[in-house]
Amino acid sequence: MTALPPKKPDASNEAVPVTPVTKEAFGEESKASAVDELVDHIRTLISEDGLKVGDSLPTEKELCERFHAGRNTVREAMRILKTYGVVKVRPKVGAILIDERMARAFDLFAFNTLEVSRETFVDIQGFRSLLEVASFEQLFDRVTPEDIADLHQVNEEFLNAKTAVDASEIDFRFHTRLVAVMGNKAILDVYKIMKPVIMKIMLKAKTVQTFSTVTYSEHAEILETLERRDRTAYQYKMKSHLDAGFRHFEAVKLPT
Amino acid sequence: MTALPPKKPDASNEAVPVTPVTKEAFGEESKASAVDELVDHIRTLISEDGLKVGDSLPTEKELCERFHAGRNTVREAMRILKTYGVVKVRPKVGAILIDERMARAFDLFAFNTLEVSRETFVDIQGFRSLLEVASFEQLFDRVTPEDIADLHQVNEEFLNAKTAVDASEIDFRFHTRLVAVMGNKAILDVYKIMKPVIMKIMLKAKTVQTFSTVTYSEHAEILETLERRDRTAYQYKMKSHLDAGFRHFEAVKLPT
DNA sequence: AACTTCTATTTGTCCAACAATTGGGAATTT
DNA sequence: AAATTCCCAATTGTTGGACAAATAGAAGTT
Repeated sequence: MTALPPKKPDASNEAVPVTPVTKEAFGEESKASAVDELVDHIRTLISEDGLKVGDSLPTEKELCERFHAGRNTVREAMRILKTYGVVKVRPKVGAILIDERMARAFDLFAFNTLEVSRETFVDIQGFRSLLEVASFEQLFDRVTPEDIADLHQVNEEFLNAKTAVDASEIDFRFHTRLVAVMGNKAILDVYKIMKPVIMKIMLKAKTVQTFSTVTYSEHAEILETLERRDRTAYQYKMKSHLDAGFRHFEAVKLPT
Repeated sequence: MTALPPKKPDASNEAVPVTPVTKEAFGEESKASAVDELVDHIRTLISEDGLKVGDSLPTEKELCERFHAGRNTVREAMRILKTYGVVKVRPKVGAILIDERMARAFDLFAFNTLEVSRETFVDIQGFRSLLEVASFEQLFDRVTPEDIADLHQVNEEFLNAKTAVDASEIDFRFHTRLVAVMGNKAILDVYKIMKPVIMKIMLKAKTVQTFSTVTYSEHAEILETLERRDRTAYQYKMKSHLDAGFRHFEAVKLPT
């Protein structure tokens, strides 16, 4: 039992995962490594035992025995979960469940080592166009005077912005508040996840002066179309607003 | 050189990282583990060498020697980078830089396999409406005969579906293929992440007979509007298609 | 030149050992 | 008895070594 031969990658004896979600979610490749399988096993374990935030996972040794895996394999699987922000490991006490996934999503793009690729940029702007332009029907259906007042208030904050980072933060808050008008939490969550990339796009394209002049007035014009209930004008203004950032990005960067 | 004592966690001899970002990003504790330090080292390496997407990293052995770390430590560090979607490792060829951070960011949500609440259902269907109905402009701009042929082929698979699970799988594939027409990887990633919830919605509302009759013909009608380039009809048909599931859901379930 | 086979390199997994950390119990003190 | 201190054992962190699996590139064959 203790000294199994290194073969037998089929751990089909115990706790077969109900759905190998990792495989599909991580890529279209078919072969799952032992580590990925183990991640699925642990997820199944969490799910089946109904473990919640604050509960503890089995120790490394127990996981080794339960799933017939080497300790390094277990460690690499736990490292994935740690990177996901799902568990927190402390020596001696073991691994306890946490939920810091949102923070980790932001960490991903604190990885300034890598420039945001051009494909990602185009995709994100296209996504934003869908969420902020093509959604005009739902937007105009639900927008209230309070929403518009809030948006004006956020926009006014541009005048107090001192750095470009401050300004881009306000810029993002403006657009987030706009998306929030739709009252769709799923959409809002996705938008929040994209924050780091959107912020990068905003920062790259603009200086603080640009923010307090061009961006400020463009936002004001967009709000005006909302107040006038002019859907056509809204689409035009918002599309131009987003495309402006796009043109600037394209002109400035990407020697590739 | 080869047999260093396990001590000396200060690898201050070579390639000191410019900024230990990992420490801040990973938690407020001060002590950085060897793995975290190694991640910083590799990031510094990427940054200083100006490596871009497509370039390769040194092999594990080289990283071991360069940073005086054990191979398992190197592997755990690489596992973090893999989980971040920053590198892709293939046996023999080594690690090459990629940028799939956006997909990984969305992956974080894949851990939610909870019960579908009514709010979630409404939000997801609203999201789908945005992605599949309001997107008609981009959709009609980009759709090709190959896309339509593919969609027909997927839809025909309904006739071979034996179980409701099979059918809902095909149903999801149809809509995924449709969303893929837009050619936006970020949108496609989000749609894939929503798969578990969407599948639940589909399964809850329909039986296998419903799939092979109503759903099949509705899909066919939608494809027809795409072929005719009739945008108005497309919007109407697709909206009805999605709303149909909504009405059924509302009538059948949710004792909450 | 194209194809097949072989080889060497690299990653994937496992094992064993030791260091570092720390929770909890034992011993001591008050 | 209660509080404190000290020690031990369990657990994670790191390292090194071994072998399996995969594969890019070289060598050989047709």
